[in-house]
Amino acid sequence: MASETEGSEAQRQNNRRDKLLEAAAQLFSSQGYEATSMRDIAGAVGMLPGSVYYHFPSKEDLFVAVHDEGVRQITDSVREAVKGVTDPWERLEAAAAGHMEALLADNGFASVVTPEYSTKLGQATERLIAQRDAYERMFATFVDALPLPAGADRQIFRLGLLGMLNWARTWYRPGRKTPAEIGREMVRLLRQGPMG
Amino acid sequence: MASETEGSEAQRQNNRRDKLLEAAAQLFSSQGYEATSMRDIAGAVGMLPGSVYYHFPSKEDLFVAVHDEGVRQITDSVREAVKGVTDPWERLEAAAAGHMEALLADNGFASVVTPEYSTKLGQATERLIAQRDAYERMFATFVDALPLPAGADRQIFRLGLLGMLNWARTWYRPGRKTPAEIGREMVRLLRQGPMG
DNA sequence: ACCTTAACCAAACAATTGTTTGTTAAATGA
DNA sequence: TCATTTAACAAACAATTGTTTGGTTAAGGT
Repeated sequence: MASETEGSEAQRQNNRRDKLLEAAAQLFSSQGYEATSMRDIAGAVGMLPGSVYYHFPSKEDLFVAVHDEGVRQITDSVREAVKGVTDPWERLEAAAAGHMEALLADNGFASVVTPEYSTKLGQATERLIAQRDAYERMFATFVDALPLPAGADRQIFRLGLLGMLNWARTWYRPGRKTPAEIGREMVRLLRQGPMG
Repeated sequence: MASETEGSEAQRQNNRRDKLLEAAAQLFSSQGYEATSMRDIAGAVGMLPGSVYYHFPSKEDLFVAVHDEGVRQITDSVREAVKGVTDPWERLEAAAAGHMEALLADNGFASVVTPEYSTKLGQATERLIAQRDAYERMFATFVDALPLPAGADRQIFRLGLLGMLNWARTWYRPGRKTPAEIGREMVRLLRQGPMG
């Protein structure tokens, strides 16, 4: 049967590599880049350390692959969340919800999409920055569409909001409010102030 | 002269240790804990790696000492900033300004006061957390004093504000607005919303 | 003059790091 | 069926890590 053949083919070609990516994302996001060894990653999928180098040429390349997937996931999550929402404030709320859902997902991919890792990497740094910039530009379009007073500093606004959201990685624990609810609430804090 | 004798005594007793602390703070905050080696720190003050162990029993203890000083600096900075300010919103603005001045000071001490480092340390973790908690409790009293509507989630408000402020470490570069101005502006975003 | 302590150097230590090498077993394709 | 590719293992590699040890110099006290 073609489907079974194709299935085991695809499994054979991508499954282990994907498992490595998932394990690396999990470990990188919870322990950091330097604190995660190739032996940790290999052991998490039942491999020997050297075997990882068949799939990825170096630890740095492995991290870049995780980062790429992280950017993809968070971008897709936001795109999906804002789909069909036209009102600028409502759209920013939806975007924040999508951002948080991806960021706090337990697969750990989106968590590595943060400038903290950049300093520890070599020449791959510029590529990571470029990828994050692309995402932040999308986010900036949502902020730029807001009806803010003339003097408002949209850059501070955007960086402030992203800070609120991203910092949640340091304190969020499941329970109480969902990531999406937290994201929405934070936009509302900026929308009208807590008094209104 | 007593003063000269005392001076060289004090110099002999604390100067090199303080230099080590400063170098460690600088390197830890810019490169992270794992990426900073004892050789880096020793080399920054013109020592050999083993000599550091005369002043600090381990790398972990050295970091704890830096963290202690960081908490002290940021606490003092906020205490000084809010001195004599009674209006709740004005006081939170002042606190944010003080927070930012310490956080973005180029000595790097306050920068290591963040949960990211906790995972990489052993049994010292609890002590670091306890120290940060003490600081955040002070910050919480400022938020609790605000005249917010009954249903407002003060925890989200506080964590959101701290996120805005702390995240600035990832993007701030000297020029344009000062750290204190950025801190004040972020509180204002929450105070009235950008529309008012 | 003697002793103590502070402060550091010089050299090594074992452990861990990312990585490379040669080999092998299974699956694939002609 | 046979050559090749895929995917991994087993074992080592050099380099770097935090740390220890023993010796050395200089200052201070008595």
